[in-house]
Amino acid sequence: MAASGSSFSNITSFLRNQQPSSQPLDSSLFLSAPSIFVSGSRSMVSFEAEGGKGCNGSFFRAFDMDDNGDECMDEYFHKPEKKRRLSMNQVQFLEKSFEEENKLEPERKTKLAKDLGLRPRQVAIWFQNRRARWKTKTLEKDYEALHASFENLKSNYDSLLKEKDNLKAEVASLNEKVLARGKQEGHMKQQAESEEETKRLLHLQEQEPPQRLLLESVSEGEGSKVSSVVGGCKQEDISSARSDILDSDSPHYTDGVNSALLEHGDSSYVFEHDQSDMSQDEEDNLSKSLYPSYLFPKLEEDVDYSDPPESSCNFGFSEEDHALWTWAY
DNA sequence: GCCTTCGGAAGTCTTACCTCA
DNA sequence: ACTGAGGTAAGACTTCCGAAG
Repeated sequence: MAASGSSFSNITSFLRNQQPSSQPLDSSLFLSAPSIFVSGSRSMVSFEAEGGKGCNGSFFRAFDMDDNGDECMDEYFHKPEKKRRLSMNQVQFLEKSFEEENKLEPERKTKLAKDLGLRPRQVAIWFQNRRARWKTKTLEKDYEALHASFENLKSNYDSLLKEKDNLKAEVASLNEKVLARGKQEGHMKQQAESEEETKRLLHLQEQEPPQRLLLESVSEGEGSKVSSVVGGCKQEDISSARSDILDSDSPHYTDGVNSALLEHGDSSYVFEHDQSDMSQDEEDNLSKSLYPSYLFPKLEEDVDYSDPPESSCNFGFSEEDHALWTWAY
């Protein structure tokens, strides 16, 4: 670009040098120049060639000199087109007009051209360029505004992220406390029930046979209670356990009791609450896990809780983190 | 529907002007 | 002080496209 301009300047300089400096160049030479050398610079050729003519060698400079501007105007309207920078006054006038309306109607164009001593084509081009540059600036401003808005949102997001981390740590701490308390209570209850059951069995052993049978028949009608005592044992296991109990000589005598108690002890690990109030989903989740559902405020469908880690209070946070990161990005 | 004219948008070229080494 | 290189602003042009007659 610059190279072509330089070479073109060299060419025009060459052309100038071919003529005596005191004599004006042949205008036909200038008119033919663009088609020969460079397209799209016709007016510049004229300007370069006639640089020494007009008012002080520059036509538009005449507009800056208000005193003799009229003389130059007359000369201007009878001369071939020239390219010069517009004067400050012309630009100010055009700017004012542009602020009023950035589109140019034909009548307005003609009037502006007449008022400013420009060709209508010049006015049209000035408005075209002005619109293009206004659009560029507007885009830059819009970008800056959006960028500032983005930075603001990013800052807010970062602070929310910190707040989330703090809340997460708080939840984890509270869950640990709840779990420890639950274990403690479950252990105490297990001990109490174990002692009570032992006392009852000892009492059964001490009864006379008729009384034992009577007690047995009574226990028969309270199968649910018995099953509640033996916890998760199957019906046949219960009967066999009963026979073990009745048969004090059986080597499984104490084992049966202990296993039943152990089963019960394990189930008592689940904190007591009315399971009938649970929804089907909660029951399903509970069937997968012996851990209390309230430790997991919301159970994810695709998460396997069947084997919770020792520190189950933190269970699911990795998933939550993943979801949050997905949300964040 | 096709053609012509006109104006705007986008991209480009070219020069004027300024700064700096 | 002069000069050339490099960057930027601005005027002008080209091409393309859509609207209107």
